Amino acid sequence: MRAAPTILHLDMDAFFAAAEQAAKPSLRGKPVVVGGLGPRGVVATASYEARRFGVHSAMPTAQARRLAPNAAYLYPRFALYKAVSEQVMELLGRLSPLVEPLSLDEAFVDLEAGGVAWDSASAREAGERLRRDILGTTGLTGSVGLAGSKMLAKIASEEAKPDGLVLIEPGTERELLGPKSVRIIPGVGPATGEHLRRAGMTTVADLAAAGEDELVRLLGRAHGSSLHRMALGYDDRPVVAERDAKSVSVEDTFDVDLHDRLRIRIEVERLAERCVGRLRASGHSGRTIVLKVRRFDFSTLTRSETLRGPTDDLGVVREAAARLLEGVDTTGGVRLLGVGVSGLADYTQEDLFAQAAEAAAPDPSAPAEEGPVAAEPSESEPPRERHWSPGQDLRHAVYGPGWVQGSGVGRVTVRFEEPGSAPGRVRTFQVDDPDLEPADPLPLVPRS
DNA sequence: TCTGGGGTCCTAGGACCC
DNA sequence: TCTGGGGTCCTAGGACCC
Repeated sequence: MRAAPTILHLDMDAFFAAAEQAAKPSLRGKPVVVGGLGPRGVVATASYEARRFGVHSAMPTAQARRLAPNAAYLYPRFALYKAVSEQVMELLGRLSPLVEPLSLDEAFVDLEAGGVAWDSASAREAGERLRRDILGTTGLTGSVGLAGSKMLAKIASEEAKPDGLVLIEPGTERELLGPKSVRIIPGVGPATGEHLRRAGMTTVADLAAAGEDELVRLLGRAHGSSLHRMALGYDDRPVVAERDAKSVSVEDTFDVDLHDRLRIRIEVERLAERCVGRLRASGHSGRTIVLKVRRFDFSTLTRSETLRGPTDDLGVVREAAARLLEGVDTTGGVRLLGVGVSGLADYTQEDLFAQAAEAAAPDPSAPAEEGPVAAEPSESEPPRERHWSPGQDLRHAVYGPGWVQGSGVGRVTVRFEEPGSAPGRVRTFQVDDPDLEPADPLPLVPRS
């Protein structure tokens, strides 16, 4: 807990939805929901206009559609969000070498380490300047929290939302936090909140009064003692710039439960391929292979296997995942499958252990070549109709850049507009119109 | 129309070793 | 033969975050 509020937490406002509104002038001021649009999709981000209808993150999209039937429903475009995120992180990097990203839209910055702030006035000045720079560079708003610790800075940015700045003066934290709900403390979720409520603790002051032993007895060693410290406003965690990845994983929820064992095996193979692709792209190899299965009733299980050494070999990962699947009962149906690799090595090595493991595995290549792949029906499907998803960028040979507003029955509806333009008009085409081409996202703010 | 996808950290029990 | 702790690794599950 430092004496000056020089830890900054930045949180972009309704990030995905705001980026879509910036990219699509006709959506500004309108309810926008970004997330999964399939039968089992959930909301990733709702714009503030959509939140007024009760829509929020993690809500099933079907429920959101009931609450806000007239909102725009868009698939996430991670390439766009990543590009904007890089612009924002670059601005943070100008403030300090100590920047700790938590996600695409959130980060801690140690202003003192950057020499840009040393007291409340200079910290507030740096925070306000940052907000102006972010708006100027990306066209989006972000909220800033400033405090003497990470936890308080995060709480402050939450209080600042949307489009604001809150500074917690060191010394005032206990009176500020005391009356608030335990749920404002990061790390206290629904389960812990309920646990504490049943023990008669609902406010932060209750936690502080409870004493460490009581909280440890209730919640376990690590959680209990860290919660006690947090409740007293005690948080010495440093801002850490580089953190090594610990695992890589991919998973799919299927629109309809899978029952066919063969199909399930094929999907696990595909997931293993995607997982290894990501693993290799990140320059890692790993020792532990994890298979995740969510059944029809939402019960979830994982099975894992640790190799003698790290691998980034597709065959090794695929075979391990297949072996793990053999031990799982899938009767009744499967709604989600996932494959992950953990125990990452910080470098990729030509590794003899994994090759030995592969050689030792029973008939390593056979299952991949046989039945499953050959019998996979999608390989023999007729060429598929071109697919346009809501929100997707495209370009028309005559009308220029636009985005997919909707599609169905062989047609696609396109709105022709771009970040700098006035709201555009809508035209409808055949989905296979040769004048239409998928396009990359345009920058939200024109480069000068 | 019930409940995504990508992560992190913690706990607890058993195996195994000293 | 009986009875020990402590440490590490592995596996499985759960809470939480964005």
